[in-house]
Amino acid sequence: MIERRNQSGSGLHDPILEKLGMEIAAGELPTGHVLTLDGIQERFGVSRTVAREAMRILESMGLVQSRRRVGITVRPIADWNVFDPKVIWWRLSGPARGAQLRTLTELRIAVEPLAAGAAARAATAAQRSRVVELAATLRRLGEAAELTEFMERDVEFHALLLQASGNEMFGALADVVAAVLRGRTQLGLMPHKPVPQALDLHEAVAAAVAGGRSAEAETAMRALLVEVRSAMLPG
Amino acid sequence: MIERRNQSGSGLHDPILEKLGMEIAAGELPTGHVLTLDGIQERFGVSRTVAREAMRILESMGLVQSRRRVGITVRPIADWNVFDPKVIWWRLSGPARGAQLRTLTELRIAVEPLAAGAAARAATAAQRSRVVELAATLRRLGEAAELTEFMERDVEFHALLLQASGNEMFGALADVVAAVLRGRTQLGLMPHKPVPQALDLHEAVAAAVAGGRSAEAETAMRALLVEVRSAMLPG
DNA sequence: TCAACGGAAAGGTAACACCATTTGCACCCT
DNA sequence: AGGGTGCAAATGGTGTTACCTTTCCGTTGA
Repeated sequence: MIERRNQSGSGLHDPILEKLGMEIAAGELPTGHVLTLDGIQERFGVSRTVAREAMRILESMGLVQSRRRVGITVRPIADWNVFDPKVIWWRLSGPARGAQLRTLTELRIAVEPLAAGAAARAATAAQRSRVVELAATLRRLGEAAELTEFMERDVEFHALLLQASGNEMFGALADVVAAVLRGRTQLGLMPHKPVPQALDLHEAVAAAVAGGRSAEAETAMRALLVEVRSAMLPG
Repeated sequence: MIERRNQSGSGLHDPILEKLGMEIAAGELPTGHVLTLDGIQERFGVSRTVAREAMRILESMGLVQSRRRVGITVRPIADWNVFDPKVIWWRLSGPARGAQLRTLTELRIAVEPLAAGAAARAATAAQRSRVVELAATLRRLGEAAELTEFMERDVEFHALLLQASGNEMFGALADVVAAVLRGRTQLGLMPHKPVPQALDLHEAVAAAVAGGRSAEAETAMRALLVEVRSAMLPG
């Protein structure tokens, strides 16, 4: 399982939100499908209040629309908040997983190079030294083919740079990138052993960030991600 | 007013969601501040159910966390779903407007060039001709200094390319970019008359997309956005 | 120092009145 | 006969109230 880092307060609506969200994201409840509160109550054995609250959340994410007399209608994907971590998670968990990984990878290629460049300008001293340290660790783990541990450090590496960018919208993508990295290894889209070039590029990014060389950090990160994508495509 | 294109079902929680969301986004309710359902009920004169539903939505956006015996606590911005259109809207409406415009502009620089490149590969024939048409219209309106109409066509131009990219995550940013463009003119961050270079670049992007020249579309769009940012920064 | 306890506040259930919208049917005019 | 108009009933979300349960924070007392 991909780790679930949501706070999820164990509430009663959480399971039903999860189930309905997944079914919608998976397309099992297609656009235009109509649910009713009564149906939800009965299906999950909960009170109306709970059913309503779950539905409200779904509605605020754009997955459904609630209208009087007609019920709760599933909306087309164009209306979804596709940046909502829950929605991303649901799509990653369902049959659209491959497509979601592809769109997320494109997003990474767009954002992470700029984030790395910004981090080279904005990172704290602690962050700069940590990123260098992480790159060295990745080198060691990669050459030892310690895949799981490598992935966890890689998650930390990318999250650190996104958060050090000083742009909270970039920082908010850290969890999403973590999900992508974990999902990718889980899907077997990783090479059996990280290619040396990737290790070089991690180190190049780290060195550029540590040295405050913004443009260099950006291009190195871009090269790294393009390499990642090319490794994903053919399978 | 920046146009509000939310569906906002006129419900009774919508006003209270709006008010609380704005107050949190504005920092009037600082991180750690504690609300109670009773307080919300009383303040807005609504029943417990309505207060709870509004709170649930806020919670699903990461703005607050609800805990028994403690109340409803405002969470730090790092936990917010800063890509949620409502959150973006609230931040744009409050004192953080300038900061939000800056982070959004960085996001645009990250995403729109890649989206334009993807659009050059994926756009339909209708979209290709429309983008060329829009660029010509922008030229005409820009030279005539028809600022309002120019902005509306500009919104359409950028939205079209984001949606034509074939990546629904990029497409979902269309509304956000629209808000940025409208907010920017409203803030007076636009030159009195669009600079000729910007008009040239719009046409260059359009021609490259229409001709399927992906790399060219990408670099032209990047140049356009960098120009936009430099126009915003000094004032 | 730590365990027990009281109470505050959210979590959840149930029953109800209300209201908007749709559906369908009756009616009337052409 | 056909079709539009309008009334009425069914349906399903919206909002309110009352009440009980569960969780933990803070205090108190051994």
